[in-house]
Amino acid sequence: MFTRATQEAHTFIPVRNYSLGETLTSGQAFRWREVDREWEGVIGKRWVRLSQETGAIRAAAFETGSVEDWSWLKNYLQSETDLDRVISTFPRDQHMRAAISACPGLRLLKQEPWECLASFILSSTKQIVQIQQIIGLLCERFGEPIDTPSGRTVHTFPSAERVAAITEEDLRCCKMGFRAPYLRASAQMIARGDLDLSGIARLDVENARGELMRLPGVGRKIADCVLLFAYHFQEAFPLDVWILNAMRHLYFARRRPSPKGLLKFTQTYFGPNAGYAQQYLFHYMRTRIGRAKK
DNA sequence: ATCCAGGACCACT
DNA sequence: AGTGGTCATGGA
Repeated sequence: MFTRATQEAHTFIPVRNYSLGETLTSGQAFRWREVDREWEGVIGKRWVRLSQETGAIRAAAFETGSVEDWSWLKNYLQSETDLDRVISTFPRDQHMRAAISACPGLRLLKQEPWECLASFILSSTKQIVQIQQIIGLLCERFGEPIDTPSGRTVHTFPSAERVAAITEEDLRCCKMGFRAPYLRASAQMIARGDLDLSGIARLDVENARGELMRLPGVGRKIADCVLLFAYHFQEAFPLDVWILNAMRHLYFARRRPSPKGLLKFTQTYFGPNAGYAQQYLFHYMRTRIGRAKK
């Protein structure tokens, strides 16, 4: 009986103006961890290690068979997106300028829809470190094990079918609290085929958002996260507490426009890549401004 | 100890 | 169409 060798494959992905660190810590993906100046994570069924070089990202993947086609990784990293062209569409006010210069090379990843959706269902009123912890527990307990070169075992993100079969009690053991029934019921709708995640890519943004919001635990904000981070609807603009405070603080100097009014403002003001601009503001506020909000 | 976190949902006006 | 309370858990 032959077992196909599991082996580590390497490549260099040429990049320009790309910061792995800013990108992987900006609150869009939650499974990356920094180990000795390298980044380790799981994409689909592959364990991956990335590191920043000048002009390239060095990548190692660990899987059965040989790896010759790296398009799955380039697609995830969006390494071929012309970031300068995206940024050129941002408004040129002082706050955007500050955010852009504070987070050079920050990118939007292109994530798998189910993992992205489930992750953000688990994100509500949680800090990013806690979201990472919850997702880590969920994967460790219910994902499929993957070998790594170091001998450490990591796990895939459990599929919708798998999550649908987990009891609410077992989900709550992953510390997700009141989000457990939301995650479970959403997984069941997807597993049953009541909602087709792959079909959402073909819809216009309003219908795509409407589809996602049929899922329990998915409102406007989480839907916009999935629209932006998994489907790349560039006009999706996740309006969370950080962005809300940023907008009020930076653009509306303590007048207090309603969230609805703010959303309308963002759609015209931030241009065709509003969601991308939002990610810069979010990361900028969260890492550089910190408590200076309000 | 008190407040708050990449919210959604329900019951109220 | 807009408010307020509630949900679970752990940082700050």
